[in-house]
Amino acid sequence: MVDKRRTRSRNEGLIGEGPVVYWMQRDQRVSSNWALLYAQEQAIARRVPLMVVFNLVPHYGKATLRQYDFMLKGLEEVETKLTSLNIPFTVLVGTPEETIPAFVKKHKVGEVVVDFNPLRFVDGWKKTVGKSLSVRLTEVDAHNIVPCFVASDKEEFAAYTFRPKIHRALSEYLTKFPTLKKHPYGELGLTSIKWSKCFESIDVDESVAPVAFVSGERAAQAMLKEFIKMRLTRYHLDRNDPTLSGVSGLSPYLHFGQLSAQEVAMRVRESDAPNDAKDAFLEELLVRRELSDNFCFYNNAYDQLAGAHVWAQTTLTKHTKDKREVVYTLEALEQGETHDDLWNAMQLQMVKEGKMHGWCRMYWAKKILEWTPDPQSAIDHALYLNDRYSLDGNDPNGVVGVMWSICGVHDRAWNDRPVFGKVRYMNYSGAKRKFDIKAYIEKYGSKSTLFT
DNA sequence: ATCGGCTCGCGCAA
DNA sequence: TGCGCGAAGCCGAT
Repeated sequence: MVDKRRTRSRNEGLIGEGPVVYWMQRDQRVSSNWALLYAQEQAIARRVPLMVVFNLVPHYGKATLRQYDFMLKGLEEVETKLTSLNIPFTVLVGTPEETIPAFVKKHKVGEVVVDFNPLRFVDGWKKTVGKSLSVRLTEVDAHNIVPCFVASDKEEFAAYTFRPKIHRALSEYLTKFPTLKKHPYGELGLTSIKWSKCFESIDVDESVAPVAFVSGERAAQAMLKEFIKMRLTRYHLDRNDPTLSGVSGLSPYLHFGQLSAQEVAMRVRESDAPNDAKDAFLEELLVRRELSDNFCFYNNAYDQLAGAHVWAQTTLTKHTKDKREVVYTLEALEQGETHDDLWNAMQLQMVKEGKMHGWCRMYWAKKILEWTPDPQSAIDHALYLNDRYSLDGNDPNGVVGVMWSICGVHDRAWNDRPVFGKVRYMNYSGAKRKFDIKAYIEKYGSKSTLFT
């Protein structure tokens, strides 16, 4: 049985007699998916068919062809897996406000199940769709281990206020996933998805090319296996050195929901890596990751200076008039054309590979604050670049990373200094102390393979 | 190389 | 009401 506390109703609709539909959004996987499992459980209890739909919007946040390509390739695998389980899968092209109610009407659907995402434009779809449906819209948090709306009932001040809540709830939610069954009711329609038509329907910037990073549930499982075998043992020692391969590499898979965070947590816990390594990784996977959803869920101004702690807003506003030593345009930043060779290398790595090392994300964003006319422009620029080029862009994790770096979200005050005020400062010599920046710049600092 | 101070406010203990 | 402590740091003193 799926724990009812993972679910909440998003409208006043009533459960009807017809099929159950899972409106897949953020959790684009067949295995270990509480929303899909819940939908099947409801369908079997009512002896009705189960269907899965994905609504493909022509543009999503600031995503480019790079992210769409990764996503659609993952969804092809979803189609194959669902088909073998007698669960029809459909991609609806258009806006969900129109497509979902029409689909529900056409198929006389009795209940719509949807996964959870705190980003405001996604939540807006659910509000509108929920209102126009006469049947129930049930939301299941399939992304977080402890459901976001259960973990805390307010915006958390920092990781230390959130951590005990997560750890206390963990044993109740870290439960084994039931197996998705071959669905016993209904028959598959014969129309398979025309994926080339899906690609044609999107309207995004195609100049940001797809990257050589294999998409899908199978690739995600392989990466998880490799991480646990090769890198987890030294995770606590190597993760903050961008010249080493110390990080998990799971972020794109977690972002698109091709991998379940809960499954990752359980596999890491049962591995025989040292406890220090496991603790360091689980801190990031459980506490920081889920804290990002908490921030975006409870803070309406999650991408604005107004969303920061009051002390941070005060100090940054006070320092907005400070003279910047150098100011770069968004274009100069995007091209990696600053005076800072380390920063340029980080930017170019993201442009080329679609990813940026965790430690670099902080340094990178803080420099944008230093080099832009005001904090809100810095937030906008950092999110623009991250959401365009990173495979895991357009995600609460990226939002909080930028907000932590630029306006001290979940952080505390430090020494007062120009431009930054009391927001934690980072600089080039700090990076030098920490890792071999020369090796890093040699590896990523060249523009030779760019824009060819 | 190592250490303390910087600075804010939450949340628990008393 | 007091007090400990926090996501990755910096800087100057020793």
